[in-house]
Amino acid sequence: MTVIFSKKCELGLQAVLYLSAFPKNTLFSALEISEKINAPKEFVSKILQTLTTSGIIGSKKGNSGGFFLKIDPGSVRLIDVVSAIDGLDLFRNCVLGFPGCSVDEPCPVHETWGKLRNETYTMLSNQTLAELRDITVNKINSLKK
Amino acid sequence: MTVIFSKKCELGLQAVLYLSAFPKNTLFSALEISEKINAPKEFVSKILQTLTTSGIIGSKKGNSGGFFLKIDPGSVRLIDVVSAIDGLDLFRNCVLGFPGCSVDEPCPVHETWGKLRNETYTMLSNQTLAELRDITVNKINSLKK
DNA sequence: TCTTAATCAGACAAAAAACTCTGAAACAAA
DNA sequence: TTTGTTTCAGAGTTTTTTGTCTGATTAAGA
Repeated sequence: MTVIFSKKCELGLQAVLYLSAFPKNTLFSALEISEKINAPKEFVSKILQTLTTSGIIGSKKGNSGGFFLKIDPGSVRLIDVVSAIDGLDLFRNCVLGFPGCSVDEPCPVHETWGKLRNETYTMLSNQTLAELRDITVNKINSLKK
Repeated sequence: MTVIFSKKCELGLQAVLYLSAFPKNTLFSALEISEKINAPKEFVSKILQTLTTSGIIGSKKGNSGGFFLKIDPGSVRLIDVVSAIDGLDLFRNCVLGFPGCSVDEPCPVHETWGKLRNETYTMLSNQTLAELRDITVNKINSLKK
């Protein structure tokens, strides 16, 4: 089995999207977020720390502390989160794992996958959290149970 | 770091492509194949066994035995190898890991990724090993060192 | 000031994926 | 019939990823 993004990255994306559904600087504890995206609190906590280090979200310690979206939702793209957690190797390496895959020595899917890969990158780069907000809010609300 | 296919799947694809570069029923030992695709012999051996079980390649025991492409190259597609090793969950599950991702409750990239995912599936399904043969032979030869 | 609730750092544990080893069975060729 | 080379099954090991625990630090509110 395989996926595009690691578990960490999926949860990081979900967490950031969750934060983007609320007014800027609204604080949420790791516990609240973890319950909402249905993942272990400690694990989510670690991921949020990583994203704090990379500057996408901010944190506040102490009683009634938590995490918040630090950068304006109009300036954050999904690719920024992916880049912070998984890196961008996915968009560089040969999808079949061949070494030296290039225009001169292409793998059997070099051209077709290259095109799709670029479109995937574009998909994650073109829209900001602000632009995705409506659909995000809708999805977040559907997670309530 | 993430990739589309697991290491097993990448090597399985490479091995099958390697076999498809030669006339049907040509035998290669696991050692020969592993050296060509630059991977551990024992690991490649295991992967080839999996593909043998799924019927894509055949095997012959004993002295001067080895593995060979069992199905006609005109009837094998890359998706068949992917399906045999990694399965097809990649083409079913939400790329952001959200539960219940659907038209009614779409994730923020449901539509765009859905389209790209279908195109990726098509890419792996449309062409057979036979149709990819020229570019495969070229790539295989470039691996010689 | 004390209690409580939060982040955070680092070590730790468990599970999954990647990779190795051993020994048995098959079989070609000497 | 013996020797050498191979697949193959299953167990074992290593590494990576996922997930947990502990304790220190921070800070709001009673």
